[in-house]
Amino acid sequence: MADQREQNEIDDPVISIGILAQKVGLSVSAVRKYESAGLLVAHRTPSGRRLFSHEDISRVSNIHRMIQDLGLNVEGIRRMQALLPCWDLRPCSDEIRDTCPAYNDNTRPCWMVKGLHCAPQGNECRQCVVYRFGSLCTQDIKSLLYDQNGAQDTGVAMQELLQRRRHSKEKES
DNA sequence: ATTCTTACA
DNA sequence: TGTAAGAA
Repeated sequence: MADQREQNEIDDPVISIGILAQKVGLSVSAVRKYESAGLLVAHRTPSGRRLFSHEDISRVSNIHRMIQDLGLNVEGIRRMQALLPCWDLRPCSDEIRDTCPAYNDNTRPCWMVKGLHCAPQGNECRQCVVYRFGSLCTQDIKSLLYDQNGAQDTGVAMQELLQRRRHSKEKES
């Protein structure tokens, strides 16, 4: 039917770690390592199995590329992602921001920090704009963050994120 | 059969 | 980075 949920959204977790590893060309243990290093947030089934989305395929591919082609390492990538302006992509009050352990940590991305106002359960980071934005900031964070044209070839999802950000900027002025 | 964690080379 | 054990 027309109203029936089309199989999968880009971000819902339907892929096992084995399939993901196969698609990206990595070993399963390497994927687990990315996750434990904080580069990935895996969805867990009730039984504890990891599930990934189609968006995660590009995320992991990009990580792989940064390591293989650009010479970055896992540490460097995490620190790069730790600098994403979460307070801007997902606005919070000055009060909360200034006392936020994620805002005051420049070595770990916010999704690695527990007990945040924006993630009380800690399980919703996969859906968060900050986490998803970071997944595509491979070649050039600056253009994605600050240049509207930077979103042109990075897909619909990122364009939406940038638009949302633009609108919140307009409200300020 | 596949994946989990932990440990080890 | 990869492999192995033992459980689920």
